[in-house]
Amino acid sequence: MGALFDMEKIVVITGPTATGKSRLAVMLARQFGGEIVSADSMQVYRGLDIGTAKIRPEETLGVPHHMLDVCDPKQNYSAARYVADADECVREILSRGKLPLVCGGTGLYIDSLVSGRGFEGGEPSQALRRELNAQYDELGGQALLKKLAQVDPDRAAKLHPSDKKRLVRALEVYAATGRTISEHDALSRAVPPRYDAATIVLSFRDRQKLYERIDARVDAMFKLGLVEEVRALLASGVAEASTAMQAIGYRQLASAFRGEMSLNEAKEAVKRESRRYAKRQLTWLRAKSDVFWIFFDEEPDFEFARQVSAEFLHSRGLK
RNA sequence: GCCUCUGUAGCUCAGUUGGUAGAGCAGCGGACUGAAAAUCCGCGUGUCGUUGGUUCAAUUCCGACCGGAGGCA
Repeated sequence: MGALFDMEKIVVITGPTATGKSRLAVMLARQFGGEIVSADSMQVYRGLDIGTAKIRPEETLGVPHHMLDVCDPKQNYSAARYVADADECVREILSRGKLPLVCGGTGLYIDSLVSGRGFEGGEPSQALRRELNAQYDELGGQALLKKLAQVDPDRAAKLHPSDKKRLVRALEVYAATGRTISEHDALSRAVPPRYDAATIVLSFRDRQKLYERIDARVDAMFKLGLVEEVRALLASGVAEASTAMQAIGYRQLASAFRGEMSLNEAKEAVKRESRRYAKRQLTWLRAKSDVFWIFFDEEPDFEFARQVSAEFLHSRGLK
């Protein structure tokens, strides 16, 4: 029966940065009568526009976009909030008989939304997290890993002592809920996915071409005023340690403002970090099965992409 | 033109008193369940400029040639 049959269909458009996801999404939304739900961990912040390559109003061609500018950059957004907020958007779009197209490059957000993954344990306590981070700095990763091994040997075996974030998170979940993160993971994995997602991945046949595009786009961002955008955010009181300021482009410029490098060095660093980011996205996506890859050769051929995407979506029962 | 220095990984360079070589950066592969544009793990990818010679053996020594830098009138 049918969970599969009852599951509502959505479209996911993803791929490494600078491949033209946003534009393809708009084209498909127009063709299929859809609306776009962004899946980007940095485009949720207001004021991060140039550096996140956020779509400009005139580029939306009237297609409604959701999950952009939903958070003040002084606050820290999270995957859990994304699932809650984005799912509401998806349901609302479906309820109006329209097709939700989830578009973005944040793999964790997409997977969590599609799977309907719950992040147990309530809102994480900042105090607890600070305490665990302090413990890590004081006692070292080995010591914390041993501590974790006592309650959750499975998780401990998978973590490297240097992986501070995951180590702290695993201990935090246990401390906050009394249950191990392994148990939470197993439970969430047992839940069937919430949506039937037809997933399109945009990429380039030749990685060098992608890198050239990334480099060119970073140059363009600087010409469009990225330096001023970052300066304005900092001037408005956004902390350098905030999540928004960890975004590629923003972090490097903040470092340059501190005098740690020249603006030109920062620009080169932004290019390099963007390339590495794209590479990590590809690693993430390559591990996925049941996704439809579209490879560009030289320049993105959007008409070609639209056409093969439409065929793919038809084959998945969308019209 | 002559003299000196120099040519080793994609880049900058180290090194082998003759036994086919190693750092940093770049790059490549991977992981990822409430920070994810974050965080973490792993991996040298090489006609040692070319060509002769000496030698059991040459990236290393010698010669010539080619390229680069500097000096000399």
